[in-house]
Amino acid sequence: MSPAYDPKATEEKIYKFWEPYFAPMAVGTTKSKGKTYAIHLPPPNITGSLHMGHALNVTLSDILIRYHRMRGYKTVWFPGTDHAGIATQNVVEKNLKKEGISRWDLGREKFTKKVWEWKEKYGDIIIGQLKKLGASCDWSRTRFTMDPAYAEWVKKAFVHYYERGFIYRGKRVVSWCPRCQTSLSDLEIEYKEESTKLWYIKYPLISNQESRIRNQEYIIVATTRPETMLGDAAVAVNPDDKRYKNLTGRKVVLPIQNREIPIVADRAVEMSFGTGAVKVTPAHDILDSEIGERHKLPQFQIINERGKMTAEAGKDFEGLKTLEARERVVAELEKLGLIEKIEDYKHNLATCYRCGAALEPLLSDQWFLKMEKLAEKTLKAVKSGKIKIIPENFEKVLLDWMEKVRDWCISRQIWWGHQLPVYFCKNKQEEISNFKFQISNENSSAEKYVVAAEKPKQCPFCKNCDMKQSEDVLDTWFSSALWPFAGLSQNDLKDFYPSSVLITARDIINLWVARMIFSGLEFMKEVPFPETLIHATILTKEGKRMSKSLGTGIDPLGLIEKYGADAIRFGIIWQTMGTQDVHWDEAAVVAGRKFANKLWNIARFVQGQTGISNPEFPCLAGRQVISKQISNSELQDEDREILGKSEKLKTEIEKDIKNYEFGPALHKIYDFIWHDFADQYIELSKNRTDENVKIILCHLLGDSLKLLHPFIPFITEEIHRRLFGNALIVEQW
RNA sequence: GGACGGUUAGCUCAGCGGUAGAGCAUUCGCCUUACACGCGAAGGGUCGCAGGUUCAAAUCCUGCACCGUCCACCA
Repeated sequence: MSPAYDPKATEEKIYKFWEPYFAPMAVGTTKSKGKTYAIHLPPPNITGSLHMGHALNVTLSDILIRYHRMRGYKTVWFPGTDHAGIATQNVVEKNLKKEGISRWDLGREKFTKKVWEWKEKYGDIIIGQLKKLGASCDWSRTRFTMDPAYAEWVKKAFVHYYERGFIYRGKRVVSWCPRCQTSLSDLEIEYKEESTKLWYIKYPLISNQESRIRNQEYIIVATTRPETMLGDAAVAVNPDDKRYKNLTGRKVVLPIQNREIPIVADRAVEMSFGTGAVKVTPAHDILDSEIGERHKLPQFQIINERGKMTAEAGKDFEGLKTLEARERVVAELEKLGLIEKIEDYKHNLATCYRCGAALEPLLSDQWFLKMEKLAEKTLKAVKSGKIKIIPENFEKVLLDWMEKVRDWCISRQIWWGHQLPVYFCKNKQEEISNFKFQISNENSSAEKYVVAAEKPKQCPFCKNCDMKQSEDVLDTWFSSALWPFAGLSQNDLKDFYPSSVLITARDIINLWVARMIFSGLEFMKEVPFPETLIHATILTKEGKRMSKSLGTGIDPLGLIEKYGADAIRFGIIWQTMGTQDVHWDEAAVVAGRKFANKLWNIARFVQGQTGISNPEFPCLAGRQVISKQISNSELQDEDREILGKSEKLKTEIEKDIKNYEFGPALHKIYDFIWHDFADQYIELSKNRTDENVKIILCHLLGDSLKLLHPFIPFITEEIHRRLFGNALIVEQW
């Protein structure tokens, strides 16, 4: 053994050695006989490579997997990747853009083929990266959220919901990304603070007696989007607002459009904001569409799916971008003397969480999943303790959202994803469409369609058309929600559903965890996992979010290259004390590398002392020494002390792992090995020659390797192999 | 606007009722035959601020300040 530990000479070799042991099997004892332990890897998006957040997640999961495997559980870690709809589509689009090609140039079929090529490439890269980190996943069970078997489940789920009346189609105002050309769910919106103006606009009141005669009276509304006034259908005030009490029911003239619109009373209006009077644009604002529904207001679609003004906006505005229209509207109003004032204003602009474009609330046909009953189930499971969220305070995040959850818009107008199992009749379309403008050619609610897992052989409506499958795809999270069971074999479901624990980051508690819970309850009649561990978020040293686009990300693989995988795992866990966010500090990785080296040299010392002459595998000399009995009659105080400490440490580590206290556990092992074992006992042992001390040294090292193996698997395996000859990964804990 | 968390050595963090700790960095000795990715020693903190509870507070309570994360249909 050379004096310095070299991870590069070890890791790849050791990983190959391990692979046969990743399949579920029960090793050793009778104690845990029949017990199973399973974790599902949160499937990384195939958009690129892994980041520190993945490294943390993978390390935590691997600790639990390796620990339970050693304890004799039939253990499995299910890996896989996620097709990640919009995210992946955008990455591929950006890539194509470099060649000057858009997805429209290619067309749907060719484009999705490109995405599949991307998937093959990056899916493999991601799996390679997971292996580098030492993840002991069962690769024979790797899944992708668009595998055929998985896709079957997705269709089955959709049909299941539809048949129970949970899925409906509706024309609603949804958040629309004009760049991605698709709808988004509430959770896919990212708010960014923006400095803008608040325009106070005077809407002339029509007097009671002389209709349409303008007088000096106005009602003033405040808005951040003056261009949407072209689509106003009313002005709303709060019914309790004394200022406007006697105006309710009267009408105003909508400037520019010269349309008479009513003043309505609605509780959604906040009296304290602006003037307390709000313009209502039912087709371009979600809140306004609800007010519109309550007061039966018409919807004027003045902006199209590309963020440009429609004919409905008026001749002067048609074809303009919204911001251009804004300037023109303001100029026009100023000319008319209808701008009361303009204030500086900061508000949160809704943007696309994938491409960052400002969202446009837009009226369109979409598919929704009714959340009421599903939310009820989820709440019950969480409140009753069937699912525990750790740490507990994150339970509130889930409950809060679930308690006021809105129906989930599950359709997306992109190309990459699971197409809806909906088939349209090509011939039967009824002619009722309230809106001239249509988002997609499936727009007419009067179309005839069938929801079915397979395309019907014969169209049930016209009896002779070749039915056309919906072009929409499902929200990527619809399929991720099925991850704990979709695509699993019957046997695996029997053995490993529910899984043991879900380990994930806090930012997808609602996006993913909540949806897995109700999906599990709905399709498997049981919660998908009894515990959810919400781990820390790794931030930069300055406390900023790690992000590729900001250039603040740290590449785990670069660190592995520099320090070795064990050192990275050590560094991550060393810093992850609770669930408090981590301000990344490479110094902890340095500590990890030093510690690995220390351990290596302890092994070298023990090897020398115990006369293990042939360090190369297979070497049974160590095995022989360690199997010898310690002579109790010859025990010295120092022996008793160190053996006692080692025993106590083992108990503490078991407790820590059970409580998911990985950081504190690692610190304890570190302290014991460095300060008790090496600094004290090894130094004392140098003055002794008795047989006992050799056996004890072997025992201490053997036990230390076991305790450490889940945390830093490569070096512990390598040492164990060299000194004791057998596989540590399946050594009984 | 709401919720949650943080504020302890130069940096990143433990400690969470009883005389301030770790890693990294710094200084001074040591290549002492397991390890210089090391060994031995040293310096460095009125534990965010202001009150309160207590024999005793970094640790409990209240208020404030600053930082961070998440949630939110105030136009």
